[in-house]
Amino acid sequence: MDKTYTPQDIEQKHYQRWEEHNWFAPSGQGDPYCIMIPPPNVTGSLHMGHAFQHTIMDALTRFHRMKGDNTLWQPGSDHAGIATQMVVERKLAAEGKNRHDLDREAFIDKVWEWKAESGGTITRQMRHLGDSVDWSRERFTMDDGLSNAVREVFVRLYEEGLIYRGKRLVNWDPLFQTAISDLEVENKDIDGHMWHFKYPLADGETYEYIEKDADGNITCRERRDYISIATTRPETMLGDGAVAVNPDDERYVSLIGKLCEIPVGPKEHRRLIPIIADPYPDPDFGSGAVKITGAHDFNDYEVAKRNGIPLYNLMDRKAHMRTDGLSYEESAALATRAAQGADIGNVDDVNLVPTELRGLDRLEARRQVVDAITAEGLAVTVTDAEGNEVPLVENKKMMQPFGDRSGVVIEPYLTDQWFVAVEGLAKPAIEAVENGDIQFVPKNYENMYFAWMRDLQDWCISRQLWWGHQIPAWYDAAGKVYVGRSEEEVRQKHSLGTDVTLTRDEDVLDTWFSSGLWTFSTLGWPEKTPDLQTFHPTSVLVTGFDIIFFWVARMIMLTLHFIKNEDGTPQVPFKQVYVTGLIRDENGQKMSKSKGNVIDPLDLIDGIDIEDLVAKRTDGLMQPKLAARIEKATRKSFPTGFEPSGTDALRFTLTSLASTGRDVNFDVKRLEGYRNFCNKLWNAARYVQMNTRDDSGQALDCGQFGASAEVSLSLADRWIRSRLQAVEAEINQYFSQYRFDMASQALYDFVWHEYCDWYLELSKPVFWDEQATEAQLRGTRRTLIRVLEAILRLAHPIMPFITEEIWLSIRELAGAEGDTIMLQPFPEPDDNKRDLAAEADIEWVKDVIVGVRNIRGEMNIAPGRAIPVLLQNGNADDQRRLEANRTFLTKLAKLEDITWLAEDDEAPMSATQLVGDLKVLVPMAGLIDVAAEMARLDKEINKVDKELKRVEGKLGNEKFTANAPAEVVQKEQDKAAQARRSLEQLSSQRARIAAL
RNA sequence: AGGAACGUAGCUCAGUUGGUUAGAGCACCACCUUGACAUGGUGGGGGUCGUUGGUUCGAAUCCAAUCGUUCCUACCA
Repeated sequence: MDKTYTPQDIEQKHYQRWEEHNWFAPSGQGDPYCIMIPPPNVTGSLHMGHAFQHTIMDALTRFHRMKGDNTLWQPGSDHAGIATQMVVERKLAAEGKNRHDLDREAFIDKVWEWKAESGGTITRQMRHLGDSVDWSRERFTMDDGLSNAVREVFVRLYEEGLIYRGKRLVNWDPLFQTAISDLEVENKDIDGHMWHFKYPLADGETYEYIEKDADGNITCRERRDYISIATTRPETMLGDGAVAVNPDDERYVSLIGKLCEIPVGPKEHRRLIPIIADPYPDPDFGSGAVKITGAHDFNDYEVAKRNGIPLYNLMDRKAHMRTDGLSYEESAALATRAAQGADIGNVDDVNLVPTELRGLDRLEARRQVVDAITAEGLAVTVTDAEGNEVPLVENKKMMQPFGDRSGVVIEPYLTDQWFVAVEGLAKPAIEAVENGDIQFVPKNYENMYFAWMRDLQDWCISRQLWWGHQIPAWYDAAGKVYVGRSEEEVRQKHSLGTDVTLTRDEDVLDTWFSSGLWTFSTLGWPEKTPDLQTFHPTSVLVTGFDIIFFWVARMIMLTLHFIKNEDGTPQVPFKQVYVTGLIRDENGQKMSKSKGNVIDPLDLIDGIDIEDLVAKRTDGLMQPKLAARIEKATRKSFPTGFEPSGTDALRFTLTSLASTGRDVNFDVKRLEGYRNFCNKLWNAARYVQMNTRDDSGQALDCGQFGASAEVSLSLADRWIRSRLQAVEAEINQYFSQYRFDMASQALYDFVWHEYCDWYLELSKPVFWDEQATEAQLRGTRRTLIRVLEAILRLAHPIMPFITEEIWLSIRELAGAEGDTIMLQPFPEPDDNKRDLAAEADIEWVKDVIVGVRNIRGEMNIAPGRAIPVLLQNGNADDQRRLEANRTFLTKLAKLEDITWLAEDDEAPMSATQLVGDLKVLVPMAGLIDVAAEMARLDKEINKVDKELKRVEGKLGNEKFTANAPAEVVQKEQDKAAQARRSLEQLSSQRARIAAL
């Protein structure tokens, strides 16, 4: 083995070997254990969050595989409708084309080309991360099999009446010109304005407007010929269908049923709209009167539907003011008739945008509308500081919806869309979690799930894109819709002859519709495949809380509906959901391209210099002006870039961060610490090799040649073997509880602070002892190698590469057989190997050694200088332990000799350290400064005294002794007794030294 | 506005049902190239567990209030 650990040299070769041997495939033996990968976007790349989740999934997979389960971790990716189409459209744009220059088919070919080109990135990254997925089962949401499942589900849901088509108000992305779901909308705080306008009453009517304060005192009384309306989007006034007031609002009751005028548009065609009563307006907010624009606001839409107010669409797909339909004059006339109660039928052609505003962007239209109304004197005014009447325009913080992909303002838009009626699907999905069929880990995420599930809106599943699963619906010339698995099926089922022309629906399905079927569509459904029987329900879903709604909830709903157990009850997609935190940077900021704080996991593994890192972070920014700031911050945070740390160190770091929190702040410093841990393990293995092989590399007898050879185990051997059982039990438990942080911590402590710090040191006196018998050597070699081998298996799920590398080089020494560590059994604790007496004895040995080291350290005695030690005031146990461990003590504490003092033996002036009642004495003559020892004793006395006072305070409290459990009281009494004895000894020692 | 979470060492985080001398990594100080490892060893310093009350014999842990941070949901004409 090389002297230093260089992960680059050992990692990838093992992955290739594992893959070539097909060791990632399910064994076909044992209990099924299955994880479906949350499919990443096929054209994307893995970020730290993926690396985190993949590490956890791989650790679970490897753990269960080693446990002997029939283990499957199935990979795959997602076609990511909008995101992928966007990338390809941007590439086309670079060539000066758009997708309409190609036809649909040609464009989709382009997307497949791009997928082929970029789709390898993720699989390469996954191999680099060591992911032990069964590549032969890789799936893609647009594959034939999955597409088939998507069609099947769509058709069945349609036939059951759970999918319907309708004209609804949806979130519309004007950049991509498609509907998007609520979840793809990001609400952001922006500085907006609120304008106040007067809607004149029809026919010059007036009313007495009276405002009262909370006590009913009149604060304002005036005659008005208008109703005051506030709006943040004046351009939508053109599409108003009514003004609504609360029926309990005394100010306006007299106006209900009357008409008022929209103060915009050509004067001669001013439109009248009714004033209606509806519970929606809040009398205490604004003027208490609300304009109702049903086609452009979700709240207004509900009001309009309740009151039969027409929905007038004002915009086109790009959110520009409409140019199509009837002329403004014709439209206004129709709308006025509607306002007077006439039924004007379909209003699709009614375009209420005045001629001069047609075709304008909505924001430009807004400016013009505001100007026109203000010019006409119909803006509500206030008096400013200089006494001038100015229009009332409030600056207002408001939330505005933005497309999470496009970044543009989302418009509520009235279009024909397909929906899934979720109410019926939600009920069993809630029950499955309530009754524990599905468990969230940590449990508190169940609340998040319930909160969302209780308040579900129907799910808009159609998208006006080309890339995705085209909706299996056809229309005849009359617009009648037929849904089926194919055009042939539709024709056959509805007896449509070739004379009937059918046109397929242009739209595709939301990507999450296909990912909602992921656990079972990837196993071959709707066929009843053996895989589906074996691996479904899957064991656990590992994912971030940010997609519980997007994905987890929908998967649960769809799976319960379509997959049934043998007894006909609904089958869950997975039994547990392990929800990970979100990886943030070291300052708790979300990692994002625009913040320039993204870390590519591969850069941590392979290393990257600062110039490349800066280039990577500043390249291809949406806003190039951010580059300078990003560069500065990057150079400040990582002046020299990243050193290569290797996959194992990264994985160990990630698992050690996997606690129950919501956020995981990734600090590169942690990574360095765990890289050192890998190096530690590496060098421990080197030490083991050096002591288990002869100079020519031949294996020495470590007990691997048969059971007949005599083996003698030292105290240290029995101790470390016992400790190993304990740590095996812990790690098994932590894995089953998804406490990967605890598992890695337990491993770290055991390897570094028990095996390396103590056991390896304790083995040296045996190997260096010329007197050691062959049985003793064999015993220590055997323990050394077997514990190491067990450590490797314990660590393998987290650190696959270094463990394989070392394991292969020591397996024959440990008497292990097999071609790879990944198929070895995971260590199980054996209670027969626990040896609590040995553990107690070694604790004593450690205490004595640490006591001497403490004196040495505090007294500045050179580490190389051997010193004498005297033991005084010991009991029979102390004496037994001394005799059994004289060599260990001498070597590890670097002692000249150890003298056991009988009760009446006189001790020289010494520095003192207590181990229980035993005094560990280092004679001061020529070594130790009196003042320094006094100071040291004082410090110790102080500490013990404080402890004693605390404990005595407790014991002095009658209520404590009366109420606390007897064993707790006993424990405190023991503590007090020990502290008193220690204090007494330390004080008398201090007195003796002080007398010098 | 509603809901939730969090606040522990200089930094990033553990601390399982209330009983530990409150831990780890990194950083810090001192000493040490000894034959696995300087990506190391030995010893050491550092926290009134956000604040204030309460429950309890006993609170980092349970409860309430408060301050601070964050997230989610609804956003309001």
